Amino acid sequence: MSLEEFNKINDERIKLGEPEFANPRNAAAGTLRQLDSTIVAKRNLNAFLYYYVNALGDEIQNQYDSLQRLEQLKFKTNPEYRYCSNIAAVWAYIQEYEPKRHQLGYEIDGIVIKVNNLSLYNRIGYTAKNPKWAIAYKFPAEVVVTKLLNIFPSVGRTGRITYNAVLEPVRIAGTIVRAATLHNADFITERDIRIGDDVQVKKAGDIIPEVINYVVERRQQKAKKWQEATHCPECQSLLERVTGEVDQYCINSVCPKKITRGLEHYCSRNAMNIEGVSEKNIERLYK
DNA sequence: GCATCAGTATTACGGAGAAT
DNA sequence: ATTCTCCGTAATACTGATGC
Repeated sequence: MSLEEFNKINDERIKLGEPEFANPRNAAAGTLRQLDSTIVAKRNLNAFLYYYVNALGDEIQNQYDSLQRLEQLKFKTNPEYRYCSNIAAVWAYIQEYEPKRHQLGYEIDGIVIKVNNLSLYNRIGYTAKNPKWAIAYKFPAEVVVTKLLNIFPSVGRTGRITYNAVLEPVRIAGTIVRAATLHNADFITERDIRIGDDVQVKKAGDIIPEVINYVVERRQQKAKKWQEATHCPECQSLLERVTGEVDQYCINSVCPKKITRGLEHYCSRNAMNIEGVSEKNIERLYK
């Protein structure tokens, strides 16, 4: 969704008294979830094509030529692509491109670098999630300072304890962030993060809010050292931590939170509603 | 035998539309 | 008006495989 389109839609939504969209990314994601295609059509979504599936079958040997072929076929491609003969050229391109980022008319978070020679793709291969012949360079994320209001532990279905940060709400990269993960007790104590601190926060990959560290110059004298939880926040049973391991666990097998989290997991894994879980399976999960 | 890589599980977030 | 659910995506921990 271009910034022009995004602003146009929001102007209209203001006129109609509707809440504004927060950012183009989520507005586009929401548009794709619309069941009414006439609304989707009005939103003017757009796309560049980057990958020509049948390139080798069409006797195209490399990525650069496949983009040119897509253009011949009248598909929209990104006019900014460039061939780089080595990594130094790639780096120079990134340096040159970054200042132009805000003149593009649409938001980007980085640049994709691809191997040009298509016949190498199979040899280079894939991990479970990603091709190994392409990688994204991500621009540094926006860092914002806000106040850490509280730290509280939560317990998941396995009993693992995760610590969460409650933050003074702050706008980062187009969303209001109120909370962020602090992972585990070691993460917090290693950085000596304390409640009441001003902390640096960013969104990893422009999505996941993350506390980076506290701001040393703004530490208050009265700020007390943070203490890790000793008992489960749900059932108050004593937490266990295996020597040499990082995570604390609630080992109470009938901890209510563990059971409900377990049910949630079971349901989402099997794409069912809570109501659809049979009594037998609930018993099994309970055990 | 150690270091690194890869894969999986878990947990996490906010915004969006849909459902209640 | 509120709650539910989906979506995309990252960090961390741990385990097993692979490479040197």
